[in-house]
Amino acid sequence: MWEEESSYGVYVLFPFRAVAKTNTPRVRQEIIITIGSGRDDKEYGRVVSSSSCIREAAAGATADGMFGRLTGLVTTYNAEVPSSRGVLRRRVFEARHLFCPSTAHTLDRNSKGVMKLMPLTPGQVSTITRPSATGGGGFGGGGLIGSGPGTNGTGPGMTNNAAAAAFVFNSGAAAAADLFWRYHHHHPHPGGAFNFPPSPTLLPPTPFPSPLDFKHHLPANLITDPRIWTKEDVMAFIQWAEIEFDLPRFDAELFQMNGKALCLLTKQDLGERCPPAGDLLYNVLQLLRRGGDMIGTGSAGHMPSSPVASHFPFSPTWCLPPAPSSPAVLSPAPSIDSQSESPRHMDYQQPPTSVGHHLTPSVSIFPTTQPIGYSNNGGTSSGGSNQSDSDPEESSASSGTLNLPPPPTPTTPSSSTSPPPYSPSTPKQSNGNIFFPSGDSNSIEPNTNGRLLWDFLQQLLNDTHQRFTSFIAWKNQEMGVFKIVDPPGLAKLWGIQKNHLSMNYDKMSRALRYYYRVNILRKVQGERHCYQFLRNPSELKCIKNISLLRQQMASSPQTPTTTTAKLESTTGDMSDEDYKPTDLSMPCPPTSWQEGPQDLSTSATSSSMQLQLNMSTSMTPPVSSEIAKTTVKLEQAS
DNA sequence: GACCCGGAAGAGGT
DNA sequence: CACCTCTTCCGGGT
Repeated sequence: MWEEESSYGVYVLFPFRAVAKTNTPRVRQEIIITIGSGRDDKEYGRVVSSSSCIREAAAGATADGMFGRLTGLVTTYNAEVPSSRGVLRRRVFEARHLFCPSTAHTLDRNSKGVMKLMPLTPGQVSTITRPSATGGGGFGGGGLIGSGPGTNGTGPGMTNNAAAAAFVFNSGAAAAADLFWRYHHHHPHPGGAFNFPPSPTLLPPTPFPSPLDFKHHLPANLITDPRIWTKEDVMAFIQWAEIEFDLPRFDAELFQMNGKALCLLTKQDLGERCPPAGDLLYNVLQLLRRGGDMIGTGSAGHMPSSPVASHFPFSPTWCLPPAPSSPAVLSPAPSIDSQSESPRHMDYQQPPTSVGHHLTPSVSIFPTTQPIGYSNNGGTSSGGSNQSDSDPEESSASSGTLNLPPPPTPTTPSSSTSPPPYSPSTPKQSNGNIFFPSGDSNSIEPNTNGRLLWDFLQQLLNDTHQRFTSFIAWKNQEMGVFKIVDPPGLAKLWGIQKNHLSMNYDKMSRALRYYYRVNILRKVQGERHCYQFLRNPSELKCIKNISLLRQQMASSPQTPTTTTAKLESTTGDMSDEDYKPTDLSMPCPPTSWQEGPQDLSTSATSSSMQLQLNMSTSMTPPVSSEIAKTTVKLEQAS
């Protein structure tokens, strides 16, 4: 006898608690995710879900990026599950997300060092989740799904030394029911065990399985680093993935590319090529790539200087799993290496598109400047200004989720279809009017790589391809006046950058306000979300630290004298006095803003981003719904 | 209610 | 351990 019962089986990789508050079973459910030992639990996410699809829940979920991270990858299927009441047919929601370390970092931070994420290996996933793979027989003994409302305990087939953990709860629970841990030890790839510690609550500080372990899963003849795969390797990988993860047949034509190109596919791109498994493939690739990085650098903790980081500065984007010990580097990682790491075998067949963007592989965006201001490039900020002026509504429509920059054609609301996450909004500039230094990593300027907020903002603002104008844009570049077009979105990005996923505009703006007193920044009076840099990046980079500035400010609090240019009408009621920064002698000689950026748009390095953009823009099948859009955003945020 | 401000405490990295 | 740069929280103002 079949019994329809809705339940959620969410495989999570860290020990959090989830409480299901059922208002009306099957209709509405509030899931509260907390992390902690029980006493000091911190709420981490909250979702209101219908039983139809947890993706909807994700769409309506909390602004907490953490939960977006979790839910964004949840998939659903029906499963037959043996239970005390017989075989139940249940709707199972499962998260098959390989969490990236940045998540772990954050969790760890917020849970006082107790919690850590552990990536779930594809092997584990396939073992746990795909009932169809075992002929619909359920979950290897049926232990994964709770056998009734409020059920706790470990089912058959579970041991506590397992590689993966699952939370399960029943939506039929009338009262709040704690989710419970279960451990799954069966693993089809003994060689690939990640040696998870016995207790999920006593994880060592660095429990992340080495991505290198992944190689044990791969076909023997497949190189571990996907970036150097040939087309044949990619095919082999795809075929392996089909079997390994019990995925539907891929359309091989969609994977006619080499490994580098494959790695450039965003999660969404992969999802379009293989709807049910894009996330999975993406995560596997990320993991493998990380493995490659570790090999290459000998350390996973230096993303900024790693070839990958510099090669994919913004691309496959923010969700590039950062190294465990370092925050994600969203910003271009200035490195000349990245240029030398031009595609080695770009037999990838995307025709060049009209987009024609080439990633300037990570130049320091900082111009060498005169102390006098912000370059000559009034025109380049038009995109951002227009955007900011025209459609603030849209830009902050999904506050709380990551609002990705618009697709190449801003007028196309097809952000829902395939928002190439960080594709350029418009193919302009690259004519030398954005002040870029020579991209020389030998610059004497310290490389802050976006670790500092002002640096981060500068990098977004000065992005060669203006991919971030939907977040932040110059209003008057000459004067250093910019507008935060999408405050929540920008805050989200900053949060990702710093591994503070609960970052919001309020907090970020507090950080900005700290810049006031050291004359790095000031508020443009009367204009919302408008600020002005009072020092050019070169100056800032020459400042060893801000406290130095503070000292200087304290000792010489004279009025600003540096900037004299007048602000244009864009800044409304600002008076001249309003944007005169303090002149503080800088430890390094000012150089000219005007010397202009090196136009790297024609660089032979052409770059990964080029590929990514091409692929993104060339593969834009319609996406089913707004939900997908939101999910994509959430996933991207992750 | 959103934005803005700045104090205070503290986290996390260097 | 000191220091720096935020992060987090907050009360208050516009």
